[in-house]
Amino acid sequence: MSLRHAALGLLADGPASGYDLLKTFDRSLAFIWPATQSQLYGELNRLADDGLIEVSNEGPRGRKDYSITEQGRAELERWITDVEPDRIRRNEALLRVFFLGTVGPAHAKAYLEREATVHEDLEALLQTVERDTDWDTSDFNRYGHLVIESGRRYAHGQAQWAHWAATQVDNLETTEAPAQTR
Amino acid sequence: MSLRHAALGLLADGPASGYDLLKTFDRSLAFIWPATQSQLYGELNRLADDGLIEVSNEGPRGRKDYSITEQGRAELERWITDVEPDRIRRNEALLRVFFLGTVGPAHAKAYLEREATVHEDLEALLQTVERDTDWDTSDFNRYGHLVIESGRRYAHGQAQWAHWAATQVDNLETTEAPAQTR
DNA sequence: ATGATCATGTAAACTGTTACATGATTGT
DNA sequence: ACAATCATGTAACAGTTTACATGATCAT
Repeated sequence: MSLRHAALGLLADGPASGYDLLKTFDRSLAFIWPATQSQLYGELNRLADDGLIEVSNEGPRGRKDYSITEQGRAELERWITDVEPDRIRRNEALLRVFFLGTVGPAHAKAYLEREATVHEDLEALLQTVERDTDWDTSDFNRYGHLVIESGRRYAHGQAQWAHWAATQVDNLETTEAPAQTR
Repeated sequence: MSLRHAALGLLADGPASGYDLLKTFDRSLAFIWPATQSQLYGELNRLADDGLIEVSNEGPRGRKDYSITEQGRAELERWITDVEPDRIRRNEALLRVFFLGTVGPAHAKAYLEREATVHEDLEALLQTVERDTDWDTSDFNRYGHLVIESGRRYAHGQAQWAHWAATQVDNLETTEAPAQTR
């Protein structure tokens, strides 16, 4: 139920409509917690039903600005300080690495070098974002900057790892056990 | 649909039952692609229906050993070499960092130091696994070793980041804009 | 007037989690 | 005999994605 708290967290920084939040999601939370329009609108209605946010303004085209309530603020704080984060991490790109033995050394190396490139590109992108953003405009942005830095380091580390892993492939394949038992 | 290919990939290394695969999941893929018993048994039946695996042996207690078929091997290779991996990464612990401005500097620092500890513990665990495992027994293990190394580096990097981020909190909070507009 | 953008919603399909259910076999 | 483990399956629920649907308002 993290989307719920993500929306709550964004509204803690100031009132916004679903449409606004969606853009914020795409700009800032997208790499950490993507959300679709469909999902977000549904969650906002549920949050409002539960009294954690409320419609503070209605605008043209059916626009609804939501504000966080006291109850919502309390719930957000509780979530951050008292609830142990879910540590589940799914990574499809790494999952494939387990199975690189089935495609042969050339494909395996190509796969790993591609991973290196992808992460180098990501690092470059995050560096640009880091440089071109004014981080000192809100708590959300100030702390968001820390998250971007985490991502940058991650991308850098993965790229380095992938290059290294590619050099290991020949080792792995020549060390291969004499007869495959299957 | 990665669970499907994860199961296929494990069976590429040799025949196994759902029960066996579940143990392998828990031991090796758990941190990258966790699966529940319920999910796995269902997927195996679907894979068999689609001809990507087949029941190669039936044992006591209704045990069914599955083997990968030629068609299954082809699909696995196609997936690894031709299908661009899904890059979606969800990370609840990092999501919370965006919202640390709402809980005050003391809680924020405590949160980040706890993240550091969690990742140091993870690094230590992976180091132990790395040391105590005989990696040279199958392609799956050899390439799995590369994944463990990736995880170890990740854990190390995240721990370092978290310590650094904790030192930044006071900076962020003192730089705070004069009057919060809300 | 009309195309772009703003703005929200619903339905179906799919994926993943939790809980329940059942029973066979093995080791002590 | 009985506890532990082996072994598979189903059902209900929660979360996510994709596609469809609708219409208002704004700028040119």
